[in-house]
Amino acid sequence: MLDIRFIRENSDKVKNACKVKGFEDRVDEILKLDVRVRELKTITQNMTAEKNKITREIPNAADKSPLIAKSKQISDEIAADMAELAEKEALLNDLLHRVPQIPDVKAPIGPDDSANVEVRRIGKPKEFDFTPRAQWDLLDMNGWWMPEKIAQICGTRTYCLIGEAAELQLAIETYVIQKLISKGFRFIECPSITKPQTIFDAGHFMGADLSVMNNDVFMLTDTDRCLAGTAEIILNSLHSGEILPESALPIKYAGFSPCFRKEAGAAGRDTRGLARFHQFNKVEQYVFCTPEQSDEMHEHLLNNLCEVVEDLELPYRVIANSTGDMGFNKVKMNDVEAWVPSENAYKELGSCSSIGTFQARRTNTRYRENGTNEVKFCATLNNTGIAVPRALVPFLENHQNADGSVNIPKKLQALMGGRTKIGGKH
RNA sequence: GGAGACGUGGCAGAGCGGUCGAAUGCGCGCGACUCGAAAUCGUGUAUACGGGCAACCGUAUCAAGGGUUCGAAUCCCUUCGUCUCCGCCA
Repeated sequence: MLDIRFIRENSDKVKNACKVKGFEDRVDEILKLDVRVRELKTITQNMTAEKNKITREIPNAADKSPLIAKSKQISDEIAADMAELAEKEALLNDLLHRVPQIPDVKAPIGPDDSANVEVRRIGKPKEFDFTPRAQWDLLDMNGWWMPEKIAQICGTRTYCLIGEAAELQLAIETYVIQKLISKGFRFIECPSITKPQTIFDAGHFMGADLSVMNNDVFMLTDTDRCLAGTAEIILNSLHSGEILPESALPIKYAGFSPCFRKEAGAAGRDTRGLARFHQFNKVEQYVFCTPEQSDEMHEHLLNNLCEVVEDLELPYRVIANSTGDMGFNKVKMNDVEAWVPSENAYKELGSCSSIGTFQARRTNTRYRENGTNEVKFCATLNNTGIAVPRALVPFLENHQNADGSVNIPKKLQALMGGRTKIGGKH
């Protein structure tokens, strides 16, 4: 959420953010409510002050009863104002949770992903001297999965990897985790079961009513818990309510967890192969820093993902996502997409996002500034480290040989027991 | 799942209906002493919101929410969390 004072003083900027991000503009409503809420606060606080004064006189008063009566009278007088205040504050709070984050001035403006801009392209799509197979054919011919069987056992949008492919998935995860550790990230394995409020605090959903998440989040029946869609959600709340010393920033986490998504809005999409499941593993980069450090951290996180993709020897490109595509809570966002030969297209591998102080306001995560001792909200950022099995799609296809075997990039070979390729007829 | 104990400031720990935003100790900041440091002494040390140009004033917060009361850290209820024992179990 944004600071109400910021909204008061920059209503034009906020209105514009609603417009370019495609969210309903309720700023005027907010400003009107804000005025009334402050009026009511002033009135009720002054009355309460008077009441408190009388109350303090009671113990030493010779005749207590008139003071008690007066105190009761004041309570009755402010009751209506207090009720209105509570109601208006709840309303204001809900509306404030519907105001989107202000996008970066440099973000491409547009209604959806059609307005995204390619920032850079690294590597060239590989030329094959045979017709490259699609990921699912490679998985089939190597016996690396059993899609029909698993769908029967566990339902659609679940998967299993078998044999060398399963080893490969684990190796990639380990590789990325080790890489991030070497770059100063603290490795943390996150729970997948969490409370709805925790998910809400990550700021992907609007308003104060948690039920808006029901379409996207797996709720656990007869409990107050749900399944987290990403480690980001847990990491975001890791310092909630704390005031960190500025000297501790930036704090960098490499979170690993299984991720759970309903994918209700993606019915019929990506049903074949390894692209989209209800459950997948992800290594997540997450940073708490000062707002001043945020842009530098954004580049850092983005470069880490690019490095991973380069280590995996995949052709890729970096996208600047448009205002309409970046979502509710983001300042800026860069997708990293890898080349998928069978689709003749670049497909998303991960997403680097600057959130500004938006999440930190929801979790009340702050820091004390050096020198001034001022307490300020932290900025947060997140980026994918690697998401498997999705990353295996370009991996398998780009590294395939004519016999169906798959080459292992140099940097990964040690974690694959020194093998240079897997599968095929060998 | 059963039984019990408990949640107070950065930490430790008093308080158990008014004088408590909260003793005391530790930590930390500043100052004095010192060539410097340690020790010692003095002094300061939460956050949010509202009002004010400001100094400052007010309101709220002792896990969270609700209740009793003129008045709640203190009494009652609910929820969340922590610890101990038993049971069960990767």
